[in-house]
Formats: sequence, structure tokens, C-alpha cells
Amino acid sequence: MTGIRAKARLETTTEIKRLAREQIASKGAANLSLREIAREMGVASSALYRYFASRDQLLTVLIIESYDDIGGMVERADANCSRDDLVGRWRAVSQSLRTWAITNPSDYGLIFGTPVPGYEAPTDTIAPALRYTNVLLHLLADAQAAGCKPLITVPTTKGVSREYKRVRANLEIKLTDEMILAGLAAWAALFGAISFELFGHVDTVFTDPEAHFRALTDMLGTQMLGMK
Amino acid sequence: MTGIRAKARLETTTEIKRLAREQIASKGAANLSLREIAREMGVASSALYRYFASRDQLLTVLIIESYDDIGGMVERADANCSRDDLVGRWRAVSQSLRTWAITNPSDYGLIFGTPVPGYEAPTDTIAPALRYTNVLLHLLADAQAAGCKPLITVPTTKGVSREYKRVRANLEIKLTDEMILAGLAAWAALFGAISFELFGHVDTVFTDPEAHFRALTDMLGTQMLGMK
DNA sequence: GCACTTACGAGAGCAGTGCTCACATTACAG
DNA sequence: CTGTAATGTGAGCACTGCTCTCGTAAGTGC
Repeated sequence: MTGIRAKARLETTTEIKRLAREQIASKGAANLSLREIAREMGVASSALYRYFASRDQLLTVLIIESYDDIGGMVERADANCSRDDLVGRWRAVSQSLRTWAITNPSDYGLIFGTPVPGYEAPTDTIAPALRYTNVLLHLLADAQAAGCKPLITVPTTKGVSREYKRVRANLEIKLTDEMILAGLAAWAALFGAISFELFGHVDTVFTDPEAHFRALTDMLGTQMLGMK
Repeated sequence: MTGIRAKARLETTTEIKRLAREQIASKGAANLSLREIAREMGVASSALYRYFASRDQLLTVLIIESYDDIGGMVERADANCSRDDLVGRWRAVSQSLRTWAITNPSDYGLIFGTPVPGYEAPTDTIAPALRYTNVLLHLLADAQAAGCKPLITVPTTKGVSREYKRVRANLEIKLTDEMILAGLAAWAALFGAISFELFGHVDTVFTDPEAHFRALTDMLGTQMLGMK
């Protein structure tokens, strides 16, 4: 395997993925057609199977790349802020998420939308999927270290404490129950709002969804980061 | 059109829908196959087109029915509570939503998941889609009438106020900006949490997602309904 | 009760899909 | 320079949504 073939292979692979993304964007993931990709590339459809074992595998690769893309985006947005500007970091992170989602709606749907039936996310997707989550977790940890406390707290039941204990163990970050709850709430609201906007559940109501999104995330930030 | 044919038609129609739901549940909406339905019914595939103009139209009908189903569910949950027990109503509404979503995951995906590509939701779906939304809106209105104020408020910008003005006009309910923001935040968090749970983004973390969900909605209720 | 219309189902057919396989070609390695 | 492994081909299988023609059966007006 000298350079020539390897290079050609890489080029063909990326070209396939590029055309696949194009198709997904214009006609949706469900209508992704390998034959059409082949047609556009002026090649026999069977040739594509030298590069991807199946349609599903192609989709998986695209999903992993999307996870990495969004992860990098969020990491960069966070890194651009001064470490102790927690509110600013939260704003940057949430804004970058929404921006990415709007710029790549089909990729967002691929990740956060209805799972493809019978499609079991391979373990390869787990690590990339955690990248953006880790950014928020570190933000929460830093907030806690800085003495932030969520504004609203509710009495936690035994069951919840047990669950959050498990979360703590999984994450190796020792957040308080209140912080975990606040973080998960903000997380859910964030993706709920983005999904609503993207999947067309609010488009008849808002003309400027970004304004609302800013107000929403500001509120979430206030709740989550509380008084320092 | 005397009874006999009309009755037969109704029966066939419901049977088609039943089998379609079965298929969607087992293999996903994208893999819904009219031919397979026909096969299971022991009938020619073309016969189905006497009942539904296309696969998309069948999907639309199913979506509308799901909207009505979830709407009725939420309405009943709300109606079962004493009118002035606002916290209880919020709990009932959010719980019933999650329960419905978990009981009918494929229907939830149909409504709140990635839209089927190229599928433009017909106007017929708008009215049923508003049923469950109205329940929350009336809850918010009652809360405001009872003197509730959201706990956390953020300074609203001009842009947001303008947007919320439009919301108010559309809804014919005069909620304050703070109430609208709190309501939308709770709404987003609710569906974000349910989507995460259903679409498998948290199943590695929680063993008892309901406990967390309860804590989450309690917190949202506290924020939204505040001090009476 | 009879003729007419309408609803319904059958089955062939079109264009598309994912995927497989035997076969040729071509680039690389020893 | 020869053997091997990677690559592309094109036919083919089984499937899909959907259309069209055609025969039959059910309901309707007189």
C-alpha cells in the first residue's frame, strides 16, 4: 500500500461521504441512495461497497463524524472564554450548539432525532458522543468549585439520590445532587428548544427564534450557576 | 352508501392503520411498507390505494391520530385535578406526557422525532397538535391569575418582547413575558428530557429514569409557578 | 325488479432501491 | 516480471411505492 492507492481510496471515501451529506441535506437520511451517489460519481453502484459495507455503515460513519464536529465546535466555543467567566462559557456553549444545529440540521437530526429503526448505535459512537457532554460537565464542576449554587432546589428523594450517585460514579466528577439536576434540566431544555425549532414545532410562532433562545439560555444559566 | 359498505370500509381502514402501527413499532416509520401490509391482509397491494392515497397520507393520518391521542391523555390528566392545585396539575400533565411517550415510543418519534424527509406536515395536523399545548397554556394562565410569578427572571431584550407580543397575539391569552419564557423553558425541558430518554441518550446513566424525571419536573414547576 | 353507476380488488408493469456475485482490470509487492 | 490483492463492472435477486386496465360485486334510481 504505497501512497497512490491509499490516497485515491481516501479521496473516493471522502467524496462518497460528501455526496451522502448532500443527499441527506436535500432529501433526508431515509432517502439516502447509494445508487444515486454512484450515478453522480459516474461509477457502478456495486463499486461503493468496496468502501462501505452497507448503507447503515455509511450512516454510522457520518454520525460519528457529526459527533466529532459538534464536539469540536463546543470545545472551541468554551475554550475561547476566560475560565472563570462561567456565564460567558455557558452562553458560548449553548449558542454554538444552536448555531451548529441550524447550520447542519440534517446532521442534528441524525444524532438527536428519531433513531433509525433496527439500527443499533455501534460502540464506536460512544466516545465521540461524550465530547460535547464533557464540556458541560466541566463547566458545572468549575461552577461548583467557584461556589455557585443552583437557585432553585427541590427536596431530592431517596431514589433520585441513588440515581445521581450512579451518575457521579460514571462521570468521575463529584457534583452535588442539586448541580446534577440543574445541569440535566438545562441540558434537556437546551436540546428541547433546539429540536422544537428545527423540527418545526415553533416556526409558526416565532419570527426571530434566536432572541427567544438567548433569553431562554440566560434564564437557564441563572438557574444553574446561581449566585457566585 | 348504506351501512354495509361504509362499515366494511371503516373496518378495512382501521385494520390498515393497526398493521401500519405494528410495523412502525417493530421496524420504524421509515420502513413502513404498504406491500407488507397488503400481504398480511391477504390482498393486492394496489387495493390499499383505495383507502389511502399514498404512504405519506397514511403517515399523516397516523400522526393526526397520535396528536389526538396525546392531546386527550393530557387533557384528562389535567381535568382530574382540582383547578386550583396548580402544582398537582403540572405534575399530572408532565407525568402523563412521559407515560404516553414511553407507552407509545414509535408514535412519539413520529411526532417529535426527525421529520420524514420531503414530508410537509399538512394543515390538518395543526389543530390536533395544539390540543396538548393548550392545556399548558391554560395552566399558565390560571397560575398567573392566581398571582404566581416565575422565580427566576431575566431582563428581556426588545427583540424578545416583540416575539412574545406575537405569541400573545397568536394565543389570545395575555401572559406576561416572564410567564411565557418560564412556560417555554419548562416545555422545552420536558420534551428534551423525554426525547433523551426515549432516543437512548441517557440509558447508560440511569436505571430509574422516572425518579429523575419527577425531580426535574418538580424543579420546573417550582420555577414556573413560583410563589403563589 | 332491472338497468346504471360507483366502489372495490386483482394483477401486470414501471422505475426505483440495497445488496451479491462472478468476472475483468489494474496497481502494487516480492 | 510474476503473483496477489485491491478495485471497478454489469447482470441479477428481491424488494419498494405507485399506476393503470380490467373484471366483479354492491348499492341506487326508476
